[in-house]
Amino acid sequence: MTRSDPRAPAPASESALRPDEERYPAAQIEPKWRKRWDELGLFRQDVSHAENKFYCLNMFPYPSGDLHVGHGRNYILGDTVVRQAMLRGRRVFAVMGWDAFGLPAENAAIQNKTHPEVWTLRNIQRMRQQFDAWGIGLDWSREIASCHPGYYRWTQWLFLKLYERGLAYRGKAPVNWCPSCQTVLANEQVVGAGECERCGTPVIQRELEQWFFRITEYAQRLVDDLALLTEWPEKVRVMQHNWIGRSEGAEVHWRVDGTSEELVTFTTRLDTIYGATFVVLAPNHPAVAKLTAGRADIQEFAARVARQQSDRRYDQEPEKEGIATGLSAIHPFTGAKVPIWVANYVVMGYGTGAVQCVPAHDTRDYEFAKQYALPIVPVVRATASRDEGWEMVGEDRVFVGEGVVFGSGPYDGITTEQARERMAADLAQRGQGKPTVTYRLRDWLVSRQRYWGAPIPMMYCEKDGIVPVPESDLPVMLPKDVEFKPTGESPLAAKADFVNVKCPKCGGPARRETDTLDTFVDSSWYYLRFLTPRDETKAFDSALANAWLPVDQYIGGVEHAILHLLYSRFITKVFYDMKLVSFVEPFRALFTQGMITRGGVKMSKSKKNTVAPDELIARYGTDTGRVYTLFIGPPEKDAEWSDRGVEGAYRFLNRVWRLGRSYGALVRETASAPRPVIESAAAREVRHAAHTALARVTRDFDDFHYNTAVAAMMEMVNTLIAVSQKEAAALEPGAAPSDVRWAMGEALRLLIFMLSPIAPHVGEEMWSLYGDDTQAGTIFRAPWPEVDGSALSVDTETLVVQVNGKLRARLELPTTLSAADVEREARDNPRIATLLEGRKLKKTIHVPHRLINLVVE
RNA sequence: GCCGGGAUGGCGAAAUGGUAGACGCGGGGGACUUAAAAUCCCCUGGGUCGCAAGGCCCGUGCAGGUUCGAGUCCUGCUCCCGGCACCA
Repeated sequence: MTRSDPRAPAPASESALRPDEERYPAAQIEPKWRKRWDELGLFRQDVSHAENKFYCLNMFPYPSGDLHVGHGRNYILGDTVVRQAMLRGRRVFAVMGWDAFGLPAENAAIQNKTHPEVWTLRNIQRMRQQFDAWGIGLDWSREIASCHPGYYRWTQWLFLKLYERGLAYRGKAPVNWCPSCQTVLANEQVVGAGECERCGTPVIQRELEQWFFRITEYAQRLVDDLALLTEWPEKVRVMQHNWIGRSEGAEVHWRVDGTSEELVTFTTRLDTIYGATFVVLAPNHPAVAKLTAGRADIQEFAARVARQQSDRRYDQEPEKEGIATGLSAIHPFTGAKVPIWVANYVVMGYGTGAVQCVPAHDTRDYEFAKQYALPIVPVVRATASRDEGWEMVGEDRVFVGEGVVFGSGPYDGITTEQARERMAADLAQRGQGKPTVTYRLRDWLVSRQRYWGAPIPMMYCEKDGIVPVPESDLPVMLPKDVEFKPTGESPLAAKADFVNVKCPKCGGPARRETDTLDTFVDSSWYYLRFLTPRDETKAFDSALANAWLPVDQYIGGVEHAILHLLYSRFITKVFYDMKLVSFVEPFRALFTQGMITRGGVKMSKSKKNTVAPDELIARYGTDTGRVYTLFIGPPEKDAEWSDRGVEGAYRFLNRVWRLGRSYGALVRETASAPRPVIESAAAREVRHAAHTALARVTRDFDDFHYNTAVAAMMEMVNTLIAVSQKEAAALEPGAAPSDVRWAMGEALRLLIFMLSPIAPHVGEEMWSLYGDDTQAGTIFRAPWPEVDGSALSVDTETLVVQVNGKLRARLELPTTLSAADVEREARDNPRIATLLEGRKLKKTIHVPHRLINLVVE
């Protein structure tokens, strides 16, 4: 007999084969069930009822074309979560959309001379098929694409709303510019050592006028509300916290000696100000130009260093360099004159760009002071009880910790913490400073000089200046016939009929904004759109949103830990302030899954290390791929792809399949018969295996531990197969009813349930063939089975007997024995008895079902 | 440098403070077969004693500690991964 080919339809003679020669015929059954789910509308959700709702969302993908198994892992995980929730009676909402604007489409368009839209829509179609091939259950009637005018109209609306609220503004600022993508980037899109997130090209700085969203206004709330996100990974919360970078400190005003100018410094260590021996300005601080107008050497130095700062690769810190301005600042407490310097180690982008320098208590200032022979004045000493906070600068120790202040006039003797408070209060009283909070977070730069994005709905009128497009005129349609070569200016700028418009205010000539929106604006609100995806009257429905959101489970890659998640949180808070939603956070629980690697690196098209799902599915079936990707390891961790591992998953499914072929009929037999008295050891073993597995799987599903859930099922299947071989006669068709038959039927029924979220096609097929109530036409409408606690217990237990924690003996005892009996048995054991002889027993520790430990002197 | 997360067999990994290595991969042996494939069974951390049944010792990155008992808790390190970084 040749091996059966799972791709070929099974010949009629197949059933005549010995069960152990059969394989799970994936190609024959899997498409059938996908069609069935579609017919039943299994994943269609009527959103008018939201009780017991479960909104599960995978981050919507960029339609880049082919999906590989690495992508598959994300969606398989999400689908398993959804199906398991469905089995447990939740009203699931599972949807999919496309983050369809963006650079790759444009780059592909330039390369292949295809319009970005054509390229994008073709990819979407292809990916939709792939989702289907993986058996991902989705309500496709709610599909959205951010490049569709029906969607981006509302992205533009969002922009107008932010503009109305003063949260969108046009400003000139040094911005990150990618010379390869020919566009500006948000701070969040600059990664690694100052490289473009997309293409890896080193980013340079340019001074440009651009649109920004005032996310900094929400910095405090974005920090505070992290505390609400208890079901987010700690890692992501910390990353967001660091990114926002809140630091508490004080603003200090310094008069510049001999001028009417004032400098404002920011410090977190106001307590050390009596040790401030100089002040440093960032090279591009506005005061530098103003105060040193006549000094070409300083101007040149500042210009050179500013350029270095902006072009710098972040991999190493440059040597400290500075130049004295010859000017002095008046110390706000002592009235002393301290020199003002310009140096390369202070940046304009944080705080005020001006810093008080206390070389005795700051390593950077210390290094600089040493180099330029500036005075070092200590004003804080460590306390006797706590001598920590020393750091090394070369050979020298610098005290940067907390302690007690001295040499600080009226503040001598108080702690650094007290000093910070009192000094700030005193400064505020004199109008020379105040306590402030500074954030690392910058405003969100949303302009992009590229074609394939949502046009920014703004105009520039000669008379009225910046004028928003009236809401009723939305969408500002993206013209289709455009040259989209990157020139550093939006391709839209070259289209006269797009650019030249009438001012809605005065009717005079106006120019349209030609930049498009960052695609992260598109994705900052999409989770709200799925509820009313075709609504032409509003972006989303508040009542429905309040009923269905926040998203109960959000799933995606950790690479979005900052960008997308921060922006979405921000936009949700804006909607909250607009009273459009009643919640402040969009995603209640977040799960960040790991990547699949091959050869140790992330699977990606560019690295040519992908595994195509089509081939895998053709050879082993979708469910094999699903079982494998969930069994590969904990889903939050990266995992290395292994073709051998796939074989293992396939073997497991085949074992399940053959069990069904051999004993599936017992499921119905069991269902129609009351549970007999379970007497035989074999029946007890089967029930114990089945209910233990059910208990573990139920628990593991709740914690995303799909790898151990599969392991639990494998163990159960191993037991069933072992018992089936020992009890072959009793299990044969037509044999007399018995407790083993009943137990096997029950076990298989439970197995079908446990397996279904992970291998839904196998589950459905087995349920339809053997299930005890297949009326609804799908197992996913049947209720999840209950664990029978009595089946979990065993008759005897192997107790480990220890003396003083050392393993000494094993005892096989009935579980019905009382603790006292167990202890007597342990002490009566010959080996233990000899150990106890002549020693005094101090106490006995009895851990039920595990061990007994006798503690002796 | 700061913050977070890790480190367990040949490999991916399991272990509410209670028999470390479940489950899977790989490896070895056996059954079935003319043979192979498939399937099924047994063994598989290291060392050591024993003809054998079966023992014993060591073992979760390193050094300590708490505990009757530590992969798990505590203290101090080492290394790896991720994030941020002259952030004042």
